Amino acid sequence: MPELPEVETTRLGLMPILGSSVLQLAVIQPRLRQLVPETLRSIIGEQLNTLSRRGKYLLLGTNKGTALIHLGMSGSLRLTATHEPYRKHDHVSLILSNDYSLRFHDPRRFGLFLWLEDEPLQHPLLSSLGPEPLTEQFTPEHLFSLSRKKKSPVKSFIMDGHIVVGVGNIYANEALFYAGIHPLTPANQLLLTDYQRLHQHICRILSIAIERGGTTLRDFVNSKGNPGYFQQELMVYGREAKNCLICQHVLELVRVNNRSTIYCPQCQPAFRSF
DNA sequence: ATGGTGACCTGACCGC
DNA sequence: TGCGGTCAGGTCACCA
Repeated sequence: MPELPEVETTRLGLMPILGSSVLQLAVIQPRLRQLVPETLRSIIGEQLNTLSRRGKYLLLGTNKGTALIHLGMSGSLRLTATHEPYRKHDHVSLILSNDYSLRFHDPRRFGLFLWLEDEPLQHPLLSSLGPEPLTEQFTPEHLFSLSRKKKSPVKSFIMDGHIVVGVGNIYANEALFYAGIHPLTPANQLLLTDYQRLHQHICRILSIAIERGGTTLRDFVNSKGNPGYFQQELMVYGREAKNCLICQHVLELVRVNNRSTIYCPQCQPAFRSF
């Protein structure tokens, strides 16, 4: 489910929990990619001081440690009234001092809910991540220089969290379309000017998607249970066999790293040999 | 080192 | 109505 804009939307909606304390912890269903109920108990009694984001990870900070949360493909965090019954696939509930509960819900269980006592950014899951796309650490030159030895498709390249974080399947498709780059182009065949366009559109699309509250295709909801609206502006994702909104050519589908990839053969020509 | 594939899960949808 | 197949917003371990 969530790419960077959806995680950021979730984070912004949860800011009201800051300053409250965790009265109780309920681990309803611990089976996730990673969740250790025993260590998580350390959060009980702690005040929630900070809520930050690194890539698609959320970091809920206290004086004693940090809860590291990833929503996987289908996860969501919601603020509910404490007396509200659990829903199927609720995994964790933090009962807060302000009469609300923070519920972690994840049907596919690819998410993660961990307690870290050490510096969270040093954790192996975070320490090798690439730059945040909406910071000055992320530049066209960064993409260009890291791509010189990469023969893999440019779409895989920009979706690799070690290159840049937060660009998932939807926004990779969209950015490549706007940049006029065929998704299968080997990353090392693109020029600096190509990466300048790609960089510009990655930043622009992610920013707009955050403004729209993210993209809801099936089940993304923000912390209040409401959908996002960026899906109304998608140019290629989910539009296989429909007409390109720019040139009317039929959009085509190809699988890149087992992920559906939609592109316009006319706007994103395969002009180099591959 | 790099790149491709399968694995992890459940639910929705489609065709028969 | 039910069954089997396919697909889904992410990431990682494992191979060649």
